[in-house]
Amino acid sequence: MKRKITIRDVAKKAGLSVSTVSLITNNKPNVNDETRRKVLEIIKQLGYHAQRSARGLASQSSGNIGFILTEDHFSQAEPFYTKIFLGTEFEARNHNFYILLTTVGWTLKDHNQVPRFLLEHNVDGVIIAGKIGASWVDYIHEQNLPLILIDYELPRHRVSTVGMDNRTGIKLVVEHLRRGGHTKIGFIGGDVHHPSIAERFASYRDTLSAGGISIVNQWIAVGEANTSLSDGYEAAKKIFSMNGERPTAVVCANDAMALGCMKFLKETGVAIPGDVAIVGFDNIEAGLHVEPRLTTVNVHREEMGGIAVRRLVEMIKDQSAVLTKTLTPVELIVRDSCGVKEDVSD
Amino acid sequence: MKRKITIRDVAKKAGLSVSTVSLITNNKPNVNDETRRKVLEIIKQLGYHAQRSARGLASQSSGNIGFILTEDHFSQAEPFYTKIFLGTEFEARNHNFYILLTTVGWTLKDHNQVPRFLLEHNVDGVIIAGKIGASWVDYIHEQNLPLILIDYELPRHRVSTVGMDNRTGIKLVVEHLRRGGHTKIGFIGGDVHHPSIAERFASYRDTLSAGGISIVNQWIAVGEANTSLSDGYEAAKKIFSMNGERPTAVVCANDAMALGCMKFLKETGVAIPGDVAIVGFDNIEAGLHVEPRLTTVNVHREEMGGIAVRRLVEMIKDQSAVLTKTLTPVELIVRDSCGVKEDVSD
DNA sequence: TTGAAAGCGCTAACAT
DNA sequence: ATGTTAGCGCTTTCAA
Repeated sequence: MKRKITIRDVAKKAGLSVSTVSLITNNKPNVNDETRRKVLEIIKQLGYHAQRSARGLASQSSGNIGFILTEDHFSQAEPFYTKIFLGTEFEARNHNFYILLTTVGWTLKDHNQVPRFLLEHNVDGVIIAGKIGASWVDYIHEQNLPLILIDYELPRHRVSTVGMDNRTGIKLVVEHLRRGGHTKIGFIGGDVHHPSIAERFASYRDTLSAGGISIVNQWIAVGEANTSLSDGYEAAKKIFSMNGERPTAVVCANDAMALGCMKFLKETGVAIPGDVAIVGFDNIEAGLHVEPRLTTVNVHREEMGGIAVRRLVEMIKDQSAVLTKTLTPVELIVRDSCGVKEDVSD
Repeated sequence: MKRKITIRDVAKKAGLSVSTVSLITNNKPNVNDETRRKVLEIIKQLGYHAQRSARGLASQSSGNIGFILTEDHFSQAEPFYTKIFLGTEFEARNHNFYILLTTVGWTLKDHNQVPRFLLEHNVDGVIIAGKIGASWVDYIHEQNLPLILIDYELPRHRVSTVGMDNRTGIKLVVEHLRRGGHTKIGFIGGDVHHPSIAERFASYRDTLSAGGISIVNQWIAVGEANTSLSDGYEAAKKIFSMNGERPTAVVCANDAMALGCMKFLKETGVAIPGDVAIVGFDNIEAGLHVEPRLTTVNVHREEMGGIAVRRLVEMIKDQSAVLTKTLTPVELIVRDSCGVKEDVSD
């Protein structure tokens, strides 16, 4: 087994000191162009690559980014957060970082639940995706580590976030239904304490108002504990078991609940979209396989992860970087469950 | 910002040398029990944790495991390999390893496609999931790195693998159909060069033969380039566009192709399972949402990842560990697409 | 623009 | 059972 190539091998072969070679491998200035060229050539010849742990020890940096997910997000069947993770992984490569993923409990109770990569100083910054207890954000701030939140924010915390344009998404949905002639539009929201859900709900109300459509409280189901398929099912049951007039369309705050809503309506013999139009949000895979195929709002999950990494790397390289909130765009995907074709003219 | 706690802080406070502390943090023998207890106590008090990069440099080990996926597996909608990855992540924590994930092209062409974690000696072992070019396996062997393959194997290579019990899975499927009265059973295989698919195909033939059911070549579609939904669609078209007798059941080598097959049959007005029973393999999420719900074979993806990590850690700690091939069990999941209820008696 | 040298925090021989 | 010490391979002053 042949010995590993070190910086000293390169220096020796180039007839230079290791410090000059180090300057070059780190793209630092103040090196003669010709020297740089020559050393780069030798590095290539020798197949030299600086060893991560040596570099880490000397520079007190790990070259890693920590990615934290709560356990329930982690084990979800629908790969929403997985896609975000893959986005971070991909972008991290462009910046020569590795992603270390771990899951944690909802809230930081005692200190031996702290991810090992934090204890061992093995990350230079952290990304957290999804709703999580504020104690985690506090802890990471205490460690003086750069932090980005994806698809979540905390009101009283100064922290950079990457989210999606929830308001525009719902606006597109409601306006599309309205163009299709709908004026009786309900809403299934689930956990409105989640900032994204809250925004979607607010946008639903705003867009109805702006369009002169009245908001009927009986057609609104919010406040379920969660935002899963079964929550959507229960919400639909609530709305459609009422006496009196029924909505002709229901906007759901995400696809999972939309699927649950459809399940209930199918079971009770309500035709979709004939009797009731359904629209979701998130564009999950399952929406493509259901009958009728679900109209929804597409979210760029990978891109959200990618942007989070770019922001985080900026913060790592320049600790004075300012707080940012980035919104990724969304777009309406018209399929069959809303009964309104894209080309309806107004 | 308070200084980081180092092993010297612990040693000083304990009135001992750093080497004794090191012995203790590494769970080495030859330390007085009382000393150990005392130092552990101090470590806890101080909140000390050995820094990964320092440890790595001194011991020439990274504490990381590399996870390699081909680009096409990585970007698949269905999170088959993602689930495997999550399984490795989870198990890695139990052994104090981190997982570094990366994707590569199908085959190793030139050396600047080599994952950075290999170049920088930043992993102690490698897991590869799914079909991949043999050049990658060769390269990793050259680096003298422990390696495990998941859901793949290479005939002429000495390498440990973790797979699933494909033969038993198909056997269960075929026997179940037979108990339901089926004797005209087709097969859609796709890329039979993949070892798992090849095993499933072989088991289909073997089980038919063993049950005295004749194998009809017109009902078998194998050799498509891939194993995706559209391959299943094309395969179904091939089988059901023939003149002559048709099968009353089709065994598909995976769920994706089963879904494609169902799509074709639905479009051509064939009732499932009334006219033709369909069974898949893998138990992907989408099989639950299709109408009728897909009967399939469940595969423990997370467990496969977990086992791979355990094997790999054994190899890392004991380079003389023997070659192993581990099969994870599978089970038949009877749903609606096969028209045969679980309790059919024979 | 380059070199010399002092660590970074830990492990592992070797000595005691 | 514990201590001494020499690195691991790199970055980073500081000096030349």
